[in-house]
This record gives sequence, C-alpha cells and structure tokens, in this order.
Amino acid sequence: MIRLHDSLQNQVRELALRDAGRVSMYVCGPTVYDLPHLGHGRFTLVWDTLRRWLSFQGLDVTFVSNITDIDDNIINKALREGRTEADVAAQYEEAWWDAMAAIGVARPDHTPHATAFVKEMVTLIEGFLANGKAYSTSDSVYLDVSTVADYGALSGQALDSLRAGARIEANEEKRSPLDFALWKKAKPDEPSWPAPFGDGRPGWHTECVVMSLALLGEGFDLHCGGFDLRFPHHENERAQAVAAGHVFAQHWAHNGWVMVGDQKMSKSLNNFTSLTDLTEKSDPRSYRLLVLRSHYRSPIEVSPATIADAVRGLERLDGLARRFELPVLSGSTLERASDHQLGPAATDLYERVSAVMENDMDTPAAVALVFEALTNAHAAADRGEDETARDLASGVAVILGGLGLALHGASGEVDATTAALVQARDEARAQKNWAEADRLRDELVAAGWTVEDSAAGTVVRR
RNA sequence: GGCGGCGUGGCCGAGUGGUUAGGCAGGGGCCUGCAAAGCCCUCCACCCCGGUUCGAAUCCGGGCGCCGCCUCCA
Repeated sequence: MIRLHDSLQNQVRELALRDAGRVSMYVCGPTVYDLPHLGHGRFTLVWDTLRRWLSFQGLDVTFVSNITDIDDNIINKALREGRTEADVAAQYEEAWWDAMAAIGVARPDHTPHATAFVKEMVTLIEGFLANGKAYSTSDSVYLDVSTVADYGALSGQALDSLRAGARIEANEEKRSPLDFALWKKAKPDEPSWPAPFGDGRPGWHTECVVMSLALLGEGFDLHCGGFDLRFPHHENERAQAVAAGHVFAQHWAHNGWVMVGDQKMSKSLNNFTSLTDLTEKSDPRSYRLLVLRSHYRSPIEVSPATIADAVRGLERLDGLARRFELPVLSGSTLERASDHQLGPAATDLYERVSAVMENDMDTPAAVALVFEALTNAHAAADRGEDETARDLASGVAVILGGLGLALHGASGEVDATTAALVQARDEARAQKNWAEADRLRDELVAAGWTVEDSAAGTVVRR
C-alpha cells in the first residue's frame, strides 16, 4: 500500500484503509466566485493523480470533492454585480468544470454542494449548542475551541501558542479569538436558511466536515488539500468532528503551493494567474507534466520558461507515440493496469514506477523512469529490437495513462492540397532534386506543418 | 513573537551517508542529400563555516539568505 505523508502525525506512513481494497478520499474543493487559478490547477492535478494511480493499481477509490456555493466572497460579488448568489456560483462552477476538463482532471465520484447540506449542518450545530461546545452571539454561532481536547494537533501548534499568535479582533463577544464561526446569522438582503438558533448560513469549516462524513462515513481514509488549508480550515473541520464524537479522516495529506516569482501565488497577494489563460495559451498537458515533475509537497514555480520546458518534454513523449503509433489513454476516464497487456520490459517499468509512487507519491522519480524508458525504447528500435522497443513504448503510454497524462500520436487529417505537396516532395526526393524538395518543405513549413522524413517518406503534422 | 519549510549544475527539479536522478538548454559525434526526429558521448552542482565519519550535498552545531502558516486563501 502507498506510503504518504500524514500531516496529523507529521510523518510518512502507510495509508491504512478502513475497508480492504477500497479508498475513501475527500479533497476540499473550490469556492466558486471567480475563475480557477494555477493554485487550483495544482491541487486538483495532484489529487487527481493520486486517485488515478490508486485506481490504476486496482483499488476501488471513492473520490469526493465539494463545491462551496455559499460564502462571503460569493455574496460580495453578487452584491457588487447586482446578481443573485446562485447566479454567481453557477457561472463560476461552470468555469471550474471547463477548466478541469481542459487539464484532464477526472470528475469526482461525488461533488457535494454546500447549499444542499445545510439541514445537516444545522443539526450538527444544534448538538454543539445543546452540549455547551458552541455559543451564540448577536451575529454568529461559534465553536468554543477550548472544549476540543487536542485542538491544534493537525497544524502542530499548541493552543497557547495559537492564542499568543492570534490577531486582535474587534469582536468582543467571542470567548477566545480562536473560536470560529459555525454559523453566520443573516444580515438584511443576504441569503439565509432557517435554523432554531437564528436564520443564516453555514461557516466554511462546517460545510466540509458535514459533507465528507455524509458521503464517506466515519473514519474515512484520507483528507487532502493545499498546505494553507491546514490551519485554520482543516484544523477547524477536525475540531468539529472531534467535538461531535465522530471518527474523522485517518490520514491528512497536503500539497505545496504555486510560486509566481518567489512568492506564493494567492488571493491575498493578488498575483494569481488564471488556469484558463494557461490552458488556452499552451498545451494543457504541460501543466500536468510540470506538476508531476516536482514532488507534491514542494512548491512549484510556474513561469513561461517552466511551461515551455514542459512543452518540450511533451513533444518528446508525443514523438514516441508517433513512432510506435501508441494509443491515446487517459483523459476523462481512469485507467486500470490490469486492462493492459504488458510485456516483460513494460512490467519491469510498471513495478519500478509503482515502487517510487508508493514512496510518498514520488512522481518526479516516476517521470524520470518514464523518460529513461522512452530513451531505451528508441534505442532498442534503432538497434532493430522491435519487440522490446514496442513493449517499452507501450509501457510508457500505459504508465502515463495511469498518471493521467495522455500522449498524442499522429495528428489526424491532412488536407488534399497538403497531401499533394507531400507527394510532390517525395517524387522530387526520389529524383534527387534537392532544391525542389527543399522548396516544397519550406512551403509546407510556411503553411504551419512540421516536416520530418521517415523511411516511408515525408511526414507532416501540425 | 509562535510553528514549519527551503537554499543542488545555464534553467527547472529529484535524491540519498559511499553508486548516472530526470527534463530543458549548451558542446561533440552517429544517422540524414540537407534538415527534423532519434541514438551515443559530453560540459556545468550540491549557500558559508565548523563538527561527526574511513567517507557528507546527504547527519549535528553555528551563520547567512529566502519562503510559508499563525487572517479569506488550494
């Protein structure tokens, strides 16, 4: 079984499954009030990769990722633009799924919306009020974190130190600055849901704890998200679960952030770049390759140069697919290793990739192995060892399929005009009329084709 | 102030007490009519100072520099 870093125990340890052969994982999804940025792209790619790989190995993975469709940011945007909150959320949720499709992130098995679980959240909060773990103020209901024995365990901070570091707040109704809102009572013109403790809307932290437990049940296996969610979001989710007597996530995994320049890309720094922008301006697969080539817990740098670097890498991978006419795998569907026939060389590759993946999802090592196999496949083919070459090459395609990276082989249609130019060039070459052959090649290149000579003659692609 | 992380070759980015990471870029060669693609070879490295060790980029101590969380944030 895979070994993953667990933020709760602060060590790499085996992912223990509640039910043999089945993995239950929850990833905190987006609040849909703006276009997805590169940071969203990274976390979705990282956890999509884990999901895909576990499935690839034959595990039955239930993958849940929420949509937060009610929140201050959504309300503010709706107010500014004179629209309803539902309208804002719907627009950006659509943009979200479009972006996910573009970068090849598979749909989760469940995509709970916060607004569909308000009743359950109200029930949870009622319980806290009933047993004194929460208290109501004029504008909110707060969880009293002093009632949670090991509050701070996930973020590795003692309650005292958190208290010392807390910013001073104006709200004097809170018993402790660390207490967080479970419920925000409605202000005029704000959307609200009925509750015995005052109509209003749920706090962010309450949404995820309710939805993850509702869909995955007590003691589900794995809870994932970005490092910056560790505190307060995940800590507060966990606090509620503990306070309510639930067995919560058994393993917590966090991914590193995206750096633009030398700084974290984030909302507060206002330097985030749209994911849509990236996928429209370059091969969307480049971002997945970029993400795979660094460890999920390390920060990654995204810049035109690092994207261009990844694009070059993709060209090499696609070159293998062309040479060996490999099938296009992955994309919206999940691959299973057992669905593919692997020869000895590919089996060996798979075993070695599995070993590094089980070591805290070491995708950079996996990618390195894949590139080595790629070179070996070409080299074997050059030596005339066709069977080994084909075995390795198909292994590369299958492994990358398991990691969610699809290779693009021969690029489809060649129009009649182009086909005529190609034929004319081959005839000129046959007659050793190099000047004419070169002229025709220039013409093809000018029309946007990449021209390569093969044993079979001129080959063009876009 | 509390907690945590990082500093690797031209660039990106792994890694581990002794053995090639990998990619991109550069140089040379093979192949090719010439290219392209591909293959082979190759240059460039572990922030600084001590220490432990037969041996440290890898462990320990100190220093310098950088980043993050502690507030909405993936």
